[in-house]
Amino acid sequence: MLSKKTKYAIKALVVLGKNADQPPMQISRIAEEERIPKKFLEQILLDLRNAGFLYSKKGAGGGYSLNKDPKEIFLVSIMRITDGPIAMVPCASLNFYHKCEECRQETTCGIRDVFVEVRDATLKILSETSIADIIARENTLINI
Amino acid sequence: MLSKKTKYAIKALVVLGKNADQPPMQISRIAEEERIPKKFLEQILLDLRNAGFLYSKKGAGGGYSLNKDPKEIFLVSIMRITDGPIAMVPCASLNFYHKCEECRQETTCGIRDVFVEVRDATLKILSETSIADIIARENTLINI
DNA sequence: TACATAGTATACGGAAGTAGTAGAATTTAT
DNA sequence: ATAAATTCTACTACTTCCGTATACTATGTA
Repeated sequence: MLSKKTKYAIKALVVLGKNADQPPMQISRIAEEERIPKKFLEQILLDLRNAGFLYSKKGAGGGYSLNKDPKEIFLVSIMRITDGPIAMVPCASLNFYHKCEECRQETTCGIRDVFVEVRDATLKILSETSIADIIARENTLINI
Repeated sequence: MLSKKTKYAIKALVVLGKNADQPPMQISRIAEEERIPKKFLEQILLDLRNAGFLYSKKGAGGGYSLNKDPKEIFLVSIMRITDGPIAMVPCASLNFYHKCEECRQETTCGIRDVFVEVRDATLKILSETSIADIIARENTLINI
């Protein structure tokens, strides 16, 4: 399961993506529009900022805006920051690999083999879908 | 992430699948062979039994054996019993659907739309892969 | 300079979930 | 009867998640 943190992070990036041509947007406004607890959102935006996705400006008239083209922000990168691994078992993770303590022979583990496949399928989607894509999807969905 | 419970469940079913032609296998033996804490495994096997996947026999000479053809036990069913939903967001789940409290319009949510796609890709693999397949994969992997 | 605005940073706490343990009850073969 | 095995309920320790609190820092404007 995706954590709320990750879901909120994506929502915030989507809102900021729609706001791309406007001046920086305040945390409170994002929190209100997306119904995200403000103080929780603060932490999340900070993480995204420290990871280089957001630009922030302090003080009066400050706020957050995207630091990258929405086309270049992919779900997989966000999820790795906020949730960690994409794979469902640590031994099948590319970026957060961890050996299963109880496994005798990883190389011949059929379970791992299946979950590597699942990981690849998931990864394909998440690494091809950007914030811009999500915005585009929403526009399409509205017209159905 | 898959819980250890689910991973242990799959491992136990695989062992029992390999043991299919033999008399029932004791919990202690499965626990030893797969290095799973015995009392924890007890609970897991009980769940699988109550879900109809296992046959159990009490008393001397008792133990567990598969109650179905290993070809008919699919990962998706095991995971739904031990871990619950397959989807990464509750609003994209088929069997454990739950509305996101903060969402205004689910039907036009781009995030949900992407994660429905991820769910379908995952589901395709997990609902096509059986215990028999995992055993077959292991045999293939050994010969590489 | 004073002040309000807005992000930065760290720490804390409740709730829920995960992993595993304990112990007694029940069933069955010998 | 007895020993071997599963069944069942409850409990505990640990961790993570979600959200809150509080103090601090930077910036624009009057």
